[in-house]
Amino acid sequence: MAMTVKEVADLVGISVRTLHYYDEIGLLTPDETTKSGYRLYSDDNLEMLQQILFFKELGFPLKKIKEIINSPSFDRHEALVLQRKMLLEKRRRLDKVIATIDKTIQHMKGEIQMTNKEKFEGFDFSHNPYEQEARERWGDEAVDKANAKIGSMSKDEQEAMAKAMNSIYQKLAALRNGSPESEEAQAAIKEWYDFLNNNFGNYSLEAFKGLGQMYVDDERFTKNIDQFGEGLAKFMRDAMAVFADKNKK
Amino acid sequence: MAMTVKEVADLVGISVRTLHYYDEIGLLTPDETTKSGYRLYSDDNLEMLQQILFFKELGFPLKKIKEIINSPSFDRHEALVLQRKMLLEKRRRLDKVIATIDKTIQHMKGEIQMTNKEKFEGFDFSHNPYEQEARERWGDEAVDKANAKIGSMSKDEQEAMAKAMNSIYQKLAALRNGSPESEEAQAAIKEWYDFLNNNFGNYSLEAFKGLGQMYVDDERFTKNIDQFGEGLAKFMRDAMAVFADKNKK
DNA sequence: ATAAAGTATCACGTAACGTGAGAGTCAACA
DNA sequence: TGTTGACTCTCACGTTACGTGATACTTTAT
Repeated sequence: MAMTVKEVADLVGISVRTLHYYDEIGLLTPDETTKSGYRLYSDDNLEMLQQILFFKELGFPLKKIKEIINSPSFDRHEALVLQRKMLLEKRRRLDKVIATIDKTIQHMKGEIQMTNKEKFEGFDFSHNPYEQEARERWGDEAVDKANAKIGSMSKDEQEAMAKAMNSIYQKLAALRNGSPESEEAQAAIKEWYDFLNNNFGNYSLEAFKGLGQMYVDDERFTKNIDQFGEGLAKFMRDAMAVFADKNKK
Repeated sequence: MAMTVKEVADLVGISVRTLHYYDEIGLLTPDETTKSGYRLYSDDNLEMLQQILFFKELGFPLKKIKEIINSPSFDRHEALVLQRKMLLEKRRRLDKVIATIDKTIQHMKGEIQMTNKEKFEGFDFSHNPYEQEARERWGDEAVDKANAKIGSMSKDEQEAMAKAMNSIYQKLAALRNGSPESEEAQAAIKEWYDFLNNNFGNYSLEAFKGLGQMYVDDERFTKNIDQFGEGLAKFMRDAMAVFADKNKK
């Protein structure tokens, strides 16, 4: 089950140094380490590594990969589907390059003419049409800001924060079939409001209400939140609106 | 006809800095420069750039690309054919990665099982099956050594050397239908022998004879030499053998 | 129990540019 | 003719994703 660096390296076809490096930059930290400091990779770690390699294949820089897979709105299945689309696009590009080679060979034999532009078809490095989509899904400003803060925290702090968030989410999920105006619901929402204000920028009541709306408008948030319970996003939106309106007066 | 840096950059889809860099490391030096120092790229330069990008697409480091395209045995047509093969191989790899994604998506849904090995199929970075072939064709030790020496020379020196070599080749080509033992042939071959000894390692008579044999055994040499005249390689081999045997006694 | 193989952490090196900074050059328009 | 804006040049330092030892400790195999 748990694999050492070399075992992983050999299985995957990368170097040990690469795994060390990924650990160093916090991209892939093994779940476990022996008391003598040896890294031990779990099956979950392997799946994460697979994700990382898919993104790498598509030319994403490690920093961006880290952002994406650490994003609170990251969804593995969605990622795989998009990656598939991007890889198909990459293959189309490769086909173009091959066609360009074929043409060039013919051109050399004097069989056909070729414009300068044609000689470089397929070499479109800079522009990946799906990179924009990826950015929109996982990389927008708000998320970036949150991630930046999370990224600057120590591992222990990160865990503590994740725990705190989960705890609040779970509390709310348990209440989601009741009224968003109930005392317990409003108390839990206040916890959420305070949590956000303590850990991220300072949210005005308006912004807080707007954020709640985003939870249902933006499917990235919806999906993630509803993992704690079907309909939680909607419930939170309602409770957050009530909270905002109530405390405004 | 002659294009400026930005024109080339825009046409090809690379940065100006990249062209500057390629010039800096001597990978692609523009044929012409204006008196104020502006780089002007010819159509030949564009073709060379295309070659470079094909190799880059295949993951060759620039240093190796430089070696290859400066190799005396470099043949553009042959290169294109091999590059085509390598690109097809790359596409097969890409297809494997896509298949792996498909499997992973199914695996997530619980539809199928997947071994850890299967999760990383297609990610075979290190091993390009054609890299070896490329190395054999263009990168063997002798050629590397010669290239290293040529590479360490100034551009003027390189031109001077190319001129000298061409002059000897042409002289020999003119004699190739006569006897390899003729006085003129032996005189020209002596020039060749001295030239090699002055410019590259020191060839013994035996090594010189062996080199001649390579001219017909190794098609890389044959092709290049016969450009000066059909059958020149064989003629040189014979003349070099005669020269070696005669001077040994 | 001793060698061989694996692992850890520095720490410096490398490749292929990116990114200003500062200064000169060129085409076009007022 | 002068000026402006787009290009160009050459330093020169920064960055990414590791490679490559060096040195020391740990685990596995015989």
